[in-house]
Amino acid sequence: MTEEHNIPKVYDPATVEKKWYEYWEKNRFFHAEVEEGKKPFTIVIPPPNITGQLHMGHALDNTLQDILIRWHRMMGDNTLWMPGYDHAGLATQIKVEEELKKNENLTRYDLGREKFLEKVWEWKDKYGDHIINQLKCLGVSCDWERNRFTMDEGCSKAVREVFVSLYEKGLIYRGTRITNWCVNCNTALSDIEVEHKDDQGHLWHIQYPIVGEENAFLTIATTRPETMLGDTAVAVNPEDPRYGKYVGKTLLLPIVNKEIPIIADSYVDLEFGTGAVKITPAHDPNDYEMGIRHNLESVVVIGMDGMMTADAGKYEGQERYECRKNLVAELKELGFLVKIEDHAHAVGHCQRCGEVVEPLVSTQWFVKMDPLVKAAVDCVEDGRTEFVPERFTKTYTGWMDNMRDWCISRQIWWGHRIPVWYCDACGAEIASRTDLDVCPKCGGAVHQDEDALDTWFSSALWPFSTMGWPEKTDLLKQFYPTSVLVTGYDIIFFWVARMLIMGMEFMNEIPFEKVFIHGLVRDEQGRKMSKSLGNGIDPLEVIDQYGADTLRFMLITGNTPGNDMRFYWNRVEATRNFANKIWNASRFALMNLEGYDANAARAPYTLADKWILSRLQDTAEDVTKLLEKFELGEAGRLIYEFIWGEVCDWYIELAKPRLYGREGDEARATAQHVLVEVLTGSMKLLHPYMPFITEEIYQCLPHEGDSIMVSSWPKADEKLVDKEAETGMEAIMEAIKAIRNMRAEVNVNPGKKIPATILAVPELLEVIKANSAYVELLGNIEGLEIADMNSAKPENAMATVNAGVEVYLPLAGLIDVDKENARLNKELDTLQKDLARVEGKLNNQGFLAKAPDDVVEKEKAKANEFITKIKAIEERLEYLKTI
RNA sequence: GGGCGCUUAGCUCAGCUGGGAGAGCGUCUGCCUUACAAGCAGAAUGUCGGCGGUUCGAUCCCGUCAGUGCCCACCA
Repeated sequence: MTEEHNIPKVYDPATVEKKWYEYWEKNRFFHAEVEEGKKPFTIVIPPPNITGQLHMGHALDNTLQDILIRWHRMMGDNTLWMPGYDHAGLATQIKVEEELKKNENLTRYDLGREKFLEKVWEWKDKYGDHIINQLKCLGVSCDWERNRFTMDEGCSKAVREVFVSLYEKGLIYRGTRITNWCVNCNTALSDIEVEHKDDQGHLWHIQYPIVGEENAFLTIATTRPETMLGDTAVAVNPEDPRYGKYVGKTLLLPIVNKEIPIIADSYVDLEFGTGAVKITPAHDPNDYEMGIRHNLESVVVIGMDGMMTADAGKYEGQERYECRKNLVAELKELGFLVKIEDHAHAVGHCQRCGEVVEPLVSTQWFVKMDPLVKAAVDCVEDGRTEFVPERFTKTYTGWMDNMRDWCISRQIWWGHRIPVWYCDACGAEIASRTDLDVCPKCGGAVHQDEDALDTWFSSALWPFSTMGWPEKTDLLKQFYPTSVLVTGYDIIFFWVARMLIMGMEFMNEIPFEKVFIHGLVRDEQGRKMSKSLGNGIDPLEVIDQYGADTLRFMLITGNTPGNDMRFYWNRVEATRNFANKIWNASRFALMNLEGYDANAARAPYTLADKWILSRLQDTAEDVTKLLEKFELGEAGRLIYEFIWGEVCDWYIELAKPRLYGREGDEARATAQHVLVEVLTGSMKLLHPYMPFITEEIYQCLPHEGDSIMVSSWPKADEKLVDKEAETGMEAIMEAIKAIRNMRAEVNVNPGKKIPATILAVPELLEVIKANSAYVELLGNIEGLEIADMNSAKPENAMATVNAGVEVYLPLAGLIDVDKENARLNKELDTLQKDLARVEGKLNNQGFLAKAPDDVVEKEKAKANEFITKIKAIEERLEYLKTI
């Protein structure tokens, strides 16, 4: 007995996974070099944050990429998966600030810019690789030798080039306007960094006295009463019959006691509120616009820190919501408050910290989007870049259609500093590709802009900055545009759109051919996994307990592209069982491959051999087609069903007698050969999904080459496709199932051998006769009679009628007549219904005239089948009466 | 206010060019059969959300309604 017999019954992923990952890395299987003329396949990783901890979203995203990458590598493409991580400006800065506060009780301002940045780089060195090590546990085959960082020298150079270039084209400009401001993070935000949540708020109705009229008021309605301190007008719609007469008059702003004009503007909705709107140009985007249109004064009453300013009068120094409360109380006391209505409305919150965003006026840098959008939309609309699933195209184009300029400056330190210098002497503003010491115009002293760029600015360049742009590198030449971008629908706007924009602008070429969008991984109750809820499941925990293969396969199967999925532990277990099943099948193979010689003389293929080899070809073809369509889940299901439902449940069982040597050496050699072929093919198909266990098994089986991951992808071999064998085998399997079914029905001891009779139509008679051993083996039959369908039917027997095959078990003493009657009647009932439906079709002239011939033929065949079965069952029922 | 999903077996979900409803888990029955009890063999369970339409034929296409979820949006 050899050592194979000691292979554990339960698969232990831990040791296996570590071993093979090291092996792969050592052999540089992940690495891609430029090879002219070779077909490229490229993916750039969505760079995880250096603040990161691997979560389920990463696990899903990277598994999807790895499946595509491994599949293409096996197909022989020059496959590059470009990895890297993202500096994640604001997110990382916040983390480091928190740490600083905790450890040293200091703020970044205490430290100063330079010292603080040193701290962040320390953080990056310490934690940057953390997430990458976690990704490695997942088994991803990234080209780690090319690992990039958004703030490394090359990427920074690209950022600088893009900024200055856009500046020179007039597409980046500096402007003072109202933007989203987080009073907590103390920085401006872009529109998409503001999350709108429905808040249950109020509509306060406040009356403003009309100047020069006794007891005359205009009542306005507002959701933000505290901003009234900065009101500089009240607007009504010019068409509003209620208020037309007031336009041009003035109101006395309560509490502030300042006169403000009543103006007319068609923006005002007659239906909403009272139809009169207070205008606060400094604190509301619409009011800001209106302020410009009507040349209104802008009074800032809320500061950048969220506290009321000196212009808020006696409310100075109060926090904005504190002020609201106090102000409303005062208005009420003074009799200006008319009423308070409940009012649900969307309120913007900072994506990062959750604080309510304050629209405030400040000077920021913007990218002018209009001129950039067209190319990025065109390439998607004309199909050069395709979204998968297709429906996300609309999400993308819809968003691009009405986009406002992108605010790219952040009042943070960690990130790419804005490459603009201001001359202290002549006031020049210079965007420069190189750092400046003196003003190129006047030689005066310069100082650099204090702000840093939005993190997404550098991410937008990722597909080409990682390949060496702005240099014209060989890498770019071979691997750009990339083949697929894999990411969640939640960052289509943040990232995908901007990469398309920058790619089209700077490469004059799409950044990727496909955008493969996936959904979110939710918890068992369908909730988003989040830190605050504490419902997140750590992928590493799953890997530790069940192995990466299991996690990967579980995440990919049982869901549809683009849809959210739920994480279920029982699905993890089910998948673990699959891995274990594979493990045991290969254990079985190894035990029975003892003495296997690939060159030994072999007996001809048996029916089971031909069938399983044919099914392997079918499966390879189907799986490949599904992968081409990004139907990874369906492809995975097919592989699962083939391995478990066909190889394990049937082929291995049928091959046992030969493998055990009961039919001679040549027969054994053939069974061994087929088993190796089928297992090897199965492992290859499964490898992209479950890289570790498939490698382990591949290495144990007779094989060529150094690794399954660089072996060739199975391609359907026409010579092995054998539909006749499939048909014959199916009939036999049906017969066996019928026998098992009847045995179970009457509780025949599974271990007991019983006789049986099979009657078959001429087309199937030979194949069944030739393979009666299969029926005897798997039906546990002794004394099997096989005869033509027209032969006398056995008496005293249970019967099952299949298409072309009738199976009889002479179980006279065991049959419970009542139960058997019920069973047959039930079957008869469904058959009669089936027949009625089919006959309905066949009697329908429309059907006969319009349905395709093959469909009509199929229906006719069905009808015959049903009729035959019904007849047989009716005979049985007649017969039962005689017992 | 727009846009996009989802509604299929007790639960979670597949079902992709319209032609006899599936899986996993759970439940029930029988098996420690020499690869696997994390297993084997078998069973039960569905007006495929409602209503219309197109079609010879609809879980699938169209319309509509109802639930439900998400995204976008400057009506205070």
